[in-house]
Amino acid sequence: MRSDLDEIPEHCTVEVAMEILGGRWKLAILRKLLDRTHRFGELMRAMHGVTQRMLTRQLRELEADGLVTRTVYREVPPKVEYSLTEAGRSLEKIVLLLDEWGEWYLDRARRPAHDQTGKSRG
Amino acid sequence: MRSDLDEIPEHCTVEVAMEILGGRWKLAILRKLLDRTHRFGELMRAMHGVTQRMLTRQLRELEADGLVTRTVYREVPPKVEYSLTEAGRSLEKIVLLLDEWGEWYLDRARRPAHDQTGKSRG
DNA sequence: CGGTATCCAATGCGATACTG
DNA sequence: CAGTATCGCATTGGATACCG
Repeated sequence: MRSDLDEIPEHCTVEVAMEILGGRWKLAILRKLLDRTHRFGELMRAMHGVTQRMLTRQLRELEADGLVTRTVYREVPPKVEYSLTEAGRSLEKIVLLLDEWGEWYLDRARRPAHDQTGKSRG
Repeated sequence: MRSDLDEIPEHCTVEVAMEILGGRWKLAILRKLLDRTHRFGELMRAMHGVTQRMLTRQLRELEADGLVTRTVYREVPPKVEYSLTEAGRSLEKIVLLLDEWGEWYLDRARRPAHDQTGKSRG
């Protein structure tokens, strides 16, 4: 799925971004990690609704795509920390804008739709 | 799919954005429409690889989400134009940033990986 | 604590054929 | 030209159980 990035033509590089960020929990993970490094369990609790399997898979994909670093501490009990790579951090602006937009959209969708032709946000 | 936006908790509004923008062709469509209004066939040719069915579906979803306007001209041969609503245009910055990021990422992934924090993908 | 393995449901998405 | 209908495969994601 992510192995044929080289074949994606120049005129749709947004798709490249979506290939990588399109997973259900990926943006939420990145947003969490923007604040600070998190342990697996912290992310688990923070995302509410994600399963272990899915969180693991999404984290592994982000790691494979070079956006997230996985650090294993061989102690008892085990401890694994996730943080952003430089590439991951390069998404900060986008992630925050998306978050902001989602909030705006939600708020807008909840209104009575009397003023929805005119947007009122910077 | 998009009907339960109200139940998405506050702490992950990025997910709201992804619910709406997550489709395979949606960002590419929005990027095209940022430039100007396009006819169905124009989009079809511009996206290279999309099927009529998928393009139709993605456009209808964008329309349902209030990001795209569909204008039908009852003439022969038929003509349908798609353009952005204000809500759609409010995504301009994000779409352009994503496009830019995808380009940067692609270029980075193609380099010899001498300076990459994350792993290279061949 | 932080995973894997296995099974299963939903749906995203593509191919093809047909239509006003 | 701009769709719709039908089919079917591949991927995504969830539930549950077990493991180092």
